[in-house]
This record gives sequence, C-alpha cells and structure tokens, in this order.
Amino acid sequence: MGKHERGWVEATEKLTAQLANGAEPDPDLEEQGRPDLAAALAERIAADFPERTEVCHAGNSYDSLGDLVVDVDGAETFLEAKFVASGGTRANLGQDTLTQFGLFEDATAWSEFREEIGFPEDREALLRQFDDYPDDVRDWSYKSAVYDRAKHLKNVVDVSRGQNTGSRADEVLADPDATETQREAARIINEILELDREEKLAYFDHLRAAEQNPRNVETFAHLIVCGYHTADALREHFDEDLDEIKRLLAADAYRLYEVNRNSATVTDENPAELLAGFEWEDTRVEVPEDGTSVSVVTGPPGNRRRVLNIAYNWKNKFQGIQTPSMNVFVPEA
DNA sequence: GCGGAAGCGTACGTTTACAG
DNA sequence: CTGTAAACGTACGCTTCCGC
Repeated sequence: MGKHERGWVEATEKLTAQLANGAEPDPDLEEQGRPDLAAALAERIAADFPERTEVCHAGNSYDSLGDLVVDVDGAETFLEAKFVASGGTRANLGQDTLTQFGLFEDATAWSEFREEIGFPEDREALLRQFDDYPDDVRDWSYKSAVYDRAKHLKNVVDVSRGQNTGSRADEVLADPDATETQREAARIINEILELDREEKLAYFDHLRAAEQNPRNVETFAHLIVCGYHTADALREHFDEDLDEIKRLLAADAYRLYEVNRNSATVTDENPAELLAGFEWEDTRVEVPEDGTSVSVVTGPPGNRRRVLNIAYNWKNKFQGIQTPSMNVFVPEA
C-alpha cells in the first residue's frame, strides 16, 4: 500500500471501529474511506469477537501496536489491518534496510558499498562500449544516463514483456541471424549482469564478516511477521516494541486481517501460529556464499528454523541498473 | 522411470505517488 | 523536472504430480 493511501486507509479503519461498535458511521469518514471494506471487516470482527465490549482505532500512534484494538471484558486483542489488491504479504523494502535498522554492526550499507568498490564506474565503462545510442539519451551527469542506455540495450535485443533480460541476451548470442549490433548489446547486458552478481557476492562477503545485533534481527523479524512492512512502520516500532509484541504473541492477542480491495473478502492470519515452535535463541542473518538472498534464522542447532528470506534485487530495466531493493518473503513451511 | 502438466515460491518487471 | 519508495503484476523455473 502506498504512502499516498494513508488517508483512506485510516478513514476506513476508523469506520470499521464505528461499525463494529454499532455506532452511527461518521459521514466524513464514509466520504474519505471505503465503507464497503469497513463493513466487511467490521462484520468479520463481530463474528470473531462476539463478546467484544469495544473496538478502538489505535491509529498510527507511536506507542501502540496494531490499527484496531478489540476489548473483550478488559482483555485486549490487537489487530493489524491490511487493505490489499491481490494476495501475498511480502514486503518490498529499501535497499539499505538491514544496515539502517542495525541488524549488522558497523557494516557498510549496500548503496555505499557499491560506491566504494567502484560499481557505478565499472557499469558506466561497460555501457560506454556500445556506441549506437539514440541522440536523446541523457548526459552522464544524470543518473538517468544509465537507465536510458540500459533501456536502449534492452530495445536492441528486443526483450519482450515479462521476459528475463539475461535469457534474452543469451538467445541473441546463440542466434546466428543476430546482427553485430544486437550481439554487442547482448554481450554488454550479460557483462553488467555478471558485474552485479559479483558485486552482490562481494557485499555478502562483507556482511558475513560483520558482527550482528541479535536483538535487532529478532525485532526486525517480529515486525515483518506482524505486518509492519514499510520503512515508516518499522521505524515507528523498532526500538521499543519487541517485548510488547512478544507478550502479545504469547498471549495470542495479535491478529493480522487482510481485506481484498476488489472483493472485500477478509482473510486473517495469526502471527503466533506462523511463529509456533520457534525458539528465539541464536537469532541471526544467514548470508550464503553463493546466493543473492539472505535468511533470518533462529533456534538452537537442533531446531534451527528459517523465519524470513530477504532477496537483494534491482527493479526496473535489469539487474545492476535502476532500483536496488529488498524483497522479503515469509517461507511457507 | 519417464515426459509433460500443474503447483508454487520467487525474481524481477511496471506503475504510481510523492518529495525535493 | 529527477529520484525513489512501495504496491502490484507476472512469468520463470524448480519441485511434485500423474498417466503411461
């Protein structure tokens, strides 16, 4: 959900609370929010908590977890509500999230690491090897100079929608009918892909050598599993709330509700079940020798479990070009 | 046990909004 | 305008399943 959508989301959350309390819904909120989704969620809360005495909107207040708090005779359950357009609860995070939130001590951020090893210069040198760029590609003083040229190389090898750029480059190189220009573009694409892979492996070597902060790793994992999927949400809850989250999970007092924006279907998830059997001991980020994603693992040697997978990716164009990012997945089983 | 279909997790692309 | 975060879409490719 985009940051631009906070407005209607919050209005819808507040409406949900009013409806679940059997109160008259505020017309302003009905105007700003999605009354249909609020009604669906309120109905579901009513069904799940028939003995409720009150539902409060917790808001985005920094000292409260969840979006809604259901009171049943003084016992509170915290609900995090997500309004989604399609399935999947994965998070996309900024490229430097793990170092920003102190999962590693004294480790260089990914963005900074690339600068230090001269990745941008190496990439530029590779892009400069092609000399048939159109006139409108921007000057090297713009970051977009890289994007424009990469885009052009993709056009030259003719990558179709959804096609993996590297596989297409391989096809071109294997095609006896490909032109020299196409081969040159394909070769450069592949060299940049390789450069990026090397860069990631080198960064992982760096991460592997760094000290970790187990408490921060544990906090990060809990927040992700509990539905805090944006940098802002992580920031709001990072420092203070781990113990509270663990208390709520142990007391089975925390739920995630997902409302589909199109169908108004409500599904729920109990993070406590997702984490059932986890022993929060020796929690750390496992950084593989040969991959481009890391895992948060926890538990003693005999009962080591994977909590999250975190992939280091670039969105847009192809790997090594435009938007470095981290995709977070909760492994299925 | 073999080849193809189906299922599924992930890799990575596009779109959109917004800050500066 | 440029740069970027985040939501969302989609298909690759690794299993697993299944008919033979």
